[in-house]
Amino acid sequence: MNVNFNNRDPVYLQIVRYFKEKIAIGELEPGEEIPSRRELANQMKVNPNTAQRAYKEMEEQGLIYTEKNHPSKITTDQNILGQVRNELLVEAVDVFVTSVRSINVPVEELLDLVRVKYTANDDKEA
Amino acid sequence: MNVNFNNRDPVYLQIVRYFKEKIAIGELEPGEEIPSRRELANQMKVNPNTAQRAYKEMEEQGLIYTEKNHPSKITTDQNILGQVRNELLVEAVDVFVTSVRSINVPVEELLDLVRVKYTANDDKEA
DNA sequence: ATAGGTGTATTATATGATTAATACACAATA
DNA sequence: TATTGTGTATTAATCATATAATACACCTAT
Repeated sequence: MNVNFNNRDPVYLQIVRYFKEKIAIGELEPGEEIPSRRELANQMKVNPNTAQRAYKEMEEQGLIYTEKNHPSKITTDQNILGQVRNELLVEAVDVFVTSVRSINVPVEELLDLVRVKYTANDDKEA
Repeated sequence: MNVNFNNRDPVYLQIVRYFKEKIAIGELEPGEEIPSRRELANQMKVNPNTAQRAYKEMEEQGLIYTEKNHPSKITTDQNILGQVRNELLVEAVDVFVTSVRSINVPVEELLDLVRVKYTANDDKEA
């Protein structure tokens, strides 16, 4: 469980993001139990309250659910789970396009840049 | 001079960004005078110190230069000016690819999403 | 029953970044 | 010369975030 926190975004949101990524790629399955607040705080070297805040956020978004005295679990709602990947994607594309539109770049140049950068490290994973 | 500030990023950096965009698309030319700190602060409804900090940042990056008792001017260094567009582009692509890589998206799906989103509002500008 | 593990809630403190409030030196000009 | 407009510097205040310190209710298993 290695997360690279940046200093800009709130840690608790980065934790939420971390779980969303795991969900998006199917590494976390419906109903699967996740670490308790205190345990996660230990693993991530973070204050328990920060972990709690992250989980609270996830609970409000319907990503996890909690039964009395048990660590939270990933939701079984396929509807929500299915949307996570798309949400992350759309959001990223949105931010990107917005930030780049003000520069008036030809589409093809833009797509080339993305393709090159994105496929640059394919040898590592292949 | 309408800038839409977001709440996440420091205002002074958003101002720097604003000028970089203008430079990137050639709307600000070499040697061109830009508003004084106080004037900019007025226009953007921002504290003069925030304007000052933005200008200081730009000065350190070599984007502008300042002569005694005169408003700063855009650098005439074509080298620096030429890099601005590329810097903005590369940075945006970098952030995008990084944020999206953890989701394992096929390249073509990704490029399609970008293309669609990017060309969506072409009718507005055409 | 008691010790330890859950989640949850409240309050206080620390910290760092950002913004704000002032003040200063200088030059031009009315 | 006195006012106004430059850039610059220093210090204070603000704000969001993160952390910390506790406390509580609940359950399980020793």
